[in-house]
Order: sequence, then structure tokens, then C-alpha cells
Amino acid sequence: MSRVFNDEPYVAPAVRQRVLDAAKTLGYRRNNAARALASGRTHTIGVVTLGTAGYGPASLLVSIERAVRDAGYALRLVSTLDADPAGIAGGVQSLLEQGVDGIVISEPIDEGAASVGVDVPVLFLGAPPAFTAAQTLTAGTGAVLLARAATDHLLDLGHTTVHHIAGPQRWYAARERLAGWRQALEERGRGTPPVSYGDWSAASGYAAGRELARDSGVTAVFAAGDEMAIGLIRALLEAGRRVPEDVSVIGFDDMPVAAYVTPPLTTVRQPFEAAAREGLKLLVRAIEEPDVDIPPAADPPVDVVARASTAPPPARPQYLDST
Amino acid sequence: MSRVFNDEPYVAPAVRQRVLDAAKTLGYRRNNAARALASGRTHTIGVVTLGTAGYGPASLLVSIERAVRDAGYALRLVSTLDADPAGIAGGVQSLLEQGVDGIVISEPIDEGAASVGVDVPVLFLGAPPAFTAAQTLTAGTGAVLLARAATDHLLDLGHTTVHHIAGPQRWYAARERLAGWRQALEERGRGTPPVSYGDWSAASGYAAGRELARDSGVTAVFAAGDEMAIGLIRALLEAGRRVPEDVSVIGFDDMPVAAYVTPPLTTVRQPFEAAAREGLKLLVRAIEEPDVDIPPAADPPVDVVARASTAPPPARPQYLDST
DNA sequence: ATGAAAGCGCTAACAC
DNA sequence: GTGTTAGCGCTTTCAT
Repeated sequence: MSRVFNDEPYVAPAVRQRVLDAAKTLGYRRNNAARALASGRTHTIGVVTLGTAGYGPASLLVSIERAVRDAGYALRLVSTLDADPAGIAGGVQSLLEQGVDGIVISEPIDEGAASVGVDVPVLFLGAPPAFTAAQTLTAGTGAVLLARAATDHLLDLGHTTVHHIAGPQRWYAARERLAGWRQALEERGRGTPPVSYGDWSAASGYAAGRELARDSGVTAVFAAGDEMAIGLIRALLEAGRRVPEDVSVIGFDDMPVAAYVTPPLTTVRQPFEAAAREGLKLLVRAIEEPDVDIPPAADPPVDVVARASTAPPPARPQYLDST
Repeated sequence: MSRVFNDEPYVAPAVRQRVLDAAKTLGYRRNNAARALASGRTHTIGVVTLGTAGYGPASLLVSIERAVRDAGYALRLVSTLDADPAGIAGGVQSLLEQGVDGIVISEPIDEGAASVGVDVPVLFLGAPPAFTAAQTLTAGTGAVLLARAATDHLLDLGHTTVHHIAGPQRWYAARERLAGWRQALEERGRGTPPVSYGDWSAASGYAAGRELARDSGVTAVFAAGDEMAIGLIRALLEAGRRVPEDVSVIGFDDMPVAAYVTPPLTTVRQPFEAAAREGLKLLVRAIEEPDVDIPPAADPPVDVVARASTAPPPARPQYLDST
């Protein structure tokens, strides 16, 4: 009887035991499809993610999986090949058909809102709501704060300015980091030098680095991702500029190899775990108590990991400076 | 009417159109739970994966997701916190309850078989079957061959022997690489030097590297993973041994940053995409044609990516060698 | 070629 | 507290 399996009250221990025994001997396994059909609830959360194995997205996914499981839900996954509104709308659509009680959009893209008729709550992780649903929640990784902290770290070391290699601007995450960098600079009344743009890859960091290496006025660079930072460092080294003696580099993510590249990379750690956990808490509340209003999650703490790729600027007489 | 949505024959175009129109205006969305309940098929494949964001597992997952989607199935995901037989049995169990038509075990652990009553076909990706199910399939990445190729690359360069930093031996993948390394050495009648063991992390590669750096007889090392290779190189560099002039290092995986670390890492590329695609083809066949027998997938091609971390051994007079 | 009807295995609501 | 029953929205089979 269902009352036993659903842990409902008012069941005599004797009866419960009898049912359990029978179930075991019969090899009974509850059928979720029937449950879902009868109750209208699937106990499943759908996740729309990016189809890439990058460290950031992959870590977030792992954290989400854990959070979903801890919340007692099962997980359906769809990933979008191309991170455009149509793609994510398609993903949401397919999740809805499969049947989910809530959706997590872990695809920090934000260009034009895709509209779908969504009747379950949706959590946007690391991006503002891109469409409206029954209820939209948000939780972030505090990227603006982290980017400010990264820039401040370099400024505090004595650099007069900090250059930035940004991520692709259709990524909300990239724009947040850019904003944080700009804030830090403006707060101290420094102008913002021209920005280089990459696509998160080490190759793009390398390309940007070749340009930057030519400008001897560059003494500090904040790369919006560790991979780009690693590519950047390689370009700098090849151009004969030492890191950190001539140029300081700070990354973003703290991927596992960051501590072991040469030189070990200073970076800021992304609080994936915390963001996923907080976000899911909201989502589950929205699912289980549809009425209450839910505030956005607070930003997680900032964690700058200082290693060997950053140092004070070279003491260099003014008249030696080019441009 | 269901005949329309299931693309069945014998439906007059007029009727089909009428139904489609009605569905659209009513905002009809088909309910999968009901479908599953009535048909006994969920059109969903369950994946058991490792709860880590490492490049290898993450890439495999991405490839699996794509293959599952291309096959027209939805995807349920469970990950195991701890990669032990009980964990994977639990994952399988929960997938079975949720309802899946087939299961992919992407958890290349192999220590003791966990037994569960599994009545759907199971694909073991990168590992031999760890338990018996209705039907078990396997597909691999050809790790033995890849490891042999990596070792041969070093031997062909003129190194008299090749040291190995292996992964944790409860990973089948780690044992395969070890076997490939050994094969290559024995094939040329070379003995196998003592093996160092790591845990895939750069930190463990670094630790192993500190030992290896002490032995001046070490001129070539094959690390079972790129991250370990990166840690190893760092340890070598810190010990004053140049790479590749004094010691050559080859990794395994070809993670995206490998080309940009210093020196750029020679490595072998893992054919995740191909393995996932081939494996899923088998799984889908097993689901849709339960009777036919299915052979294991063929190993994908080998791809050694030669970069700057490998070179011929230093020409060094015999009498300068310490043991 | 198409309508009608009987379940699939559960939950929820109702009796007792 | 516990047994009973009517659907949930489909697929499948049987009539037509």
C-alpha cells in the first residue's frame, strides 16, 4: 500500500512491516511513471547546461547534481550545442515534455529572451532571468565582487593600471567580470585601458597576449578565466616578458592545474558549490511551497588565491617607458 | 489522437492536419509519464557518472549527452560521490526506479562486482562489465593502445627506458595505461622501471616528480594524465631539471590547456566522442532489438600530439651517470 | 483508415 | 487507522 512507501502517518507498525516484507519477497520496485501520472509531480529537476567540458561549466554541473540529489530529487539533463536563446528554449521545452518539477538554467548566456510557456519554477544560475516562468529564481557566484577583488589585488601590489582580457560578451558571466574590473579601476580614479576579448580558450588568451606583450606599459593583466590566463602567460613568455617580474597575471576560476603551471597562477576561486547549493534551496522551496515569495540568494564569499604569477610592478624609470 | 504524434502510417493527411491544429490552439503538450506508464518504455537513458569535474570524466559526459540526444533519448543523470561498487549499485538502483530503457556506466572503476537485478541493457564505457544485466555492452577508448603509442613515442626518440606515473589502480583506465606502457617496453626487451602512483591530480604528479627528479637516470616519463604531467613538469623544473632537454614528459588526455603550458605538453588525445558514439549505438540497438547479439565496439584510432615537452635524451657520457 | 474502450500502476479522496 | 475506488493521459487492441 502506498501509505507505507510514502512514509505517511497513521500506519500501524505491524501493517507497515507486513507490507515491506511482501514487497521484498515479490521484488517490488515502485514505478515512477505511474506515480508521476497520478500525482502530477515527478520529483525530478531538469537542468539545461552548456555542451562543453570547460572547467567552469563542468564544475557547476557537478555541484548541481549533488545539490539536486541532496534535495531528494532526480535529475534530467539536456545540453545545448549552441548557446543561443532558441537552443535553451528548446532544452526547456524538452524538459517540460519529459516532465520535471523545476528547472535549472546553468547557461550563463543572455542575449534576447526566449519565451516558452513554463509552468514550473526556474532557477537561473549565474545569470539574470532570461524569460518569465511560473516563478523565476536567481543565484550567482558573485562574479562582480570576485572580479573587483582580482583587480584590487593587482592595484594593491602597486600597479598603476590593470589590463583585462574579457570573455565573450554574450556570456553574462563575462560581462559581470568586466564590470567588476571597471568598478575597481574607477573607484580609484584610474582610467580603463582598452579591453581585449577572448572566448575562454587558452588559444584566445594567447592571441590577446601577443598584442599585450608589445605594449611595455602593460604591467598587470586580469584574465577572465584561468585558461585564458595560461595562454596569456605563454604569449608573454615567448615575447621575452617575464611573469611576474615584468608582467603580473591573475586568472579567474582556480582550476586544479592553476597551482602547477609555471609560474603558479594567482587567481580567484569560483564558489560553484555554494552557488548551486543556495540556488537549489530556493528552487526546492519554490516547488514545495508555491505561494511564498523567495528572495535572491546572497553572494558567496570572495576568495583570492595568491600564487606566483603576481608581484609588484617593475621599478622602471619613466623615460624608459614607451607609450 | 496518438496515431498522429507517433508518426504512424494509415493516417489521412486531412485528419493529421486537423489534429495538429487542435493541439496547437489548445497548447497541448504530451505527457511522458502517461506514455511511459502505458507503453512500458520511457525513452530515457540513465547515466551513472563520477562526481568530479576532471577533464576526462567531464568530456565523456558531454559526449554521452550528445550521443544520447542524437539517438533520440532523454537523459537521467546520477553521480556517485564515492566510486565504489556500492555507490554505483545505488546509482543503478535509483535509475531503475526512475525508469530508464538503458543504462550507461561511465565510471571506470572495477573493484568487485556489485549485483543488482537489472532488467535493461547496460553499457560499460571504458571498463569491463562490473555486473551482469539483461545485456551488457562495452565500448572503450583504446587506452592500452594509446599508452603503448605514448611510450613508443619516447622510445623512438632514443630513450633507453621510460618511467611511468600511473593513476590509482582501482581505476580500470589506470590499469590499462599501465599495461600499455609495460607492453611497449617489453616488446623491445626493456625492463620496466619501478612505477610511481598518483591520483590523477597535478598535486600527485608533483609529488611523484620530486622523487623522479632525484634520479638522474630518468630521462623520459609517461604520465597517465595531463594534470599529473603538469605537476610532474613543475617538480622537475623546481629541481633544476630542464624539460625536455634533461627529461622528456608525455601526458595523456590532451586537455585544452596542454598546448599552452610551459613547455607545451606532448600527449595523446582521448577519443571520448568516438567512444561515446559507438557505445551508444550498441546500447540503442540492444534496447530496440533485444534479441540480436551485439559485439563490443572496435577501438578508436590513436592520436599522439607531439609538442615541446619531449625530445631525444641528453647525450651524456656514461661515467657521469649516477645509478 | 478511424473511433471506442480497456488498462498501465499509482495517488488521493472517500468510506468505514 | 485501514480497505476501497476513481481517475491521471496515454498506448494498444478491437470494432468498424
